[in-house]
Amino acid sequence: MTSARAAAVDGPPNPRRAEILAAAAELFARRGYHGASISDLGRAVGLTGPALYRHFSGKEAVLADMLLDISERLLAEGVRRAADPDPGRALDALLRWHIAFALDNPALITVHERELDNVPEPQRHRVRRLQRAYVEEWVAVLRRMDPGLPDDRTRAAVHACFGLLNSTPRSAAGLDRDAMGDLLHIMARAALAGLQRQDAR
Amino acid sequence: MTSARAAAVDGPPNPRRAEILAAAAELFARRGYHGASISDLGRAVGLTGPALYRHFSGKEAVLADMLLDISERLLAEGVRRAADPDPGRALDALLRWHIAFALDNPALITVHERELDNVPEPQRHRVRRLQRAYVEEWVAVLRRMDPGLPDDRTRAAVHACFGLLNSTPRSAAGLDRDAMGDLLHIMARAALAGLQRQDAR
DNA sequence: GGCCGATGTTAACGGCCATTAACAACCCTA
DNA sequence: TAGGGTTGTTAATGGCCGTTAACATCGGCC
Repeated sequence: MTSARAAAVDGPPNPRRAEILAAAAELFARRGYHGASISDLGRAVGLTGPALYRHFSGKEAVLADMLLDISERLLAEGVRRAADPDPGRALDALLRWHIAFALDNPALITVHERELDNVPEPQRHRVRRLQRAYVEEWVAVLRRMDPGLPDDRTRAAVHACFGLLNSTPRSAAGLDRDAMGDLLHIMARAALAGLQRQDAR
Repeated sequence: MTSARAAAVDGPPNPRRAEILAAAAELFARRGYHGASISDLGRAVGLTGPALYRHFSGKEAVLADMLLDISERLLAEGVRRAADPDPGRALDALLRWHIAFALDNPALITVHERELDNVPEPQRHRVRRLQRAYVEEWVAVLRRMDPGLPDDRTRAAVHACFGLLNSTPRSAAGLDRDAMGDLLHIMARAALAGLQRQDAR
């Protein structure tokens, strides 16, 4: 059994795997899953295409691993920030964390947003569940802030908020990281506050 | 010379071309440009793959035509709404139009947002210019509302606002069209107002 | 010091894709 | 009614892609 099976288990942290995943995220974000070949992924880390099969069972496994990792990180950190007993502070913590993640990992955010359909079925379901759970963390915090918010409306608002926060990879304006982070924080808070004000009527 | 050259000129409105473009938008949005084959596009309108070459010079031309058309429509309608002498009403008109377009054409919005890199070079530049001009319409309206807003910050805010408005294709929540439109309008206005309040300090 | 697992390489495969060629039916017009 | 442009079809071509096979290198361990 080759070490490619390590893709399925949690072995010791493999630096080569991490390197490949980082390069693949960049390529998948820029050219799309189908637009980046195995050869491209290999070349990005100084290898030939077939060498990747020593670390992953195939191209789909690279994407699946990537999306599972992101979704798990988002949910774990989301749960942590949402735990603040003051829902206003919880929301701020969620915003701060998500914005920092998006600013620091634009490629991961892009792939996470676009490429779920290319994940093969056993794992796609897991990613979807993780993504949904992350959204529900936000929904729960907003409902603690205003128990009168209807669920479907709140969920739609959270999705819209993510659209705003995740626009970072596409904008890349002349603002530095901190200024951009502040701007996104202010706009997102205002958007969600506007939602509550509207619905409290 | 076959009628495929009609792709380059503005002939009489060709229903077959429009039908192909609509189906292609759906496929490009769902599977990405590289994930949808010429055969897929043909089959979606009841034709075989090679039949498409009677209407477009190639796959890239389909995408280029699509993006040029969207960009031109967005800019033309944007200019129209931005012309209102009252900047507050102009912004509302821009929001209403953009939201209606996004709700009615989620596939077009998605492709417009993601696939510019796959447009071949002569036309990619034109699309980029049109997109930039559309953004500048919004920036100009916001600057009329608050002349103190710095340009780069305003441009970044407009991009973030588009991220919010264009999230529609990904959310598809249990809300009906009008409720979703109202929600997006309220959130976007609040986000942009928050920006101004912050910057007026 | 010889083996062996880990990690590479190049060569070969089958498949799908975009595109072109060759041919057929249809409609309009002379 | 003959002819030609329009719009289809199927067959063929050449290229790239994901994957596998076969072989090389190298470092640690009995």
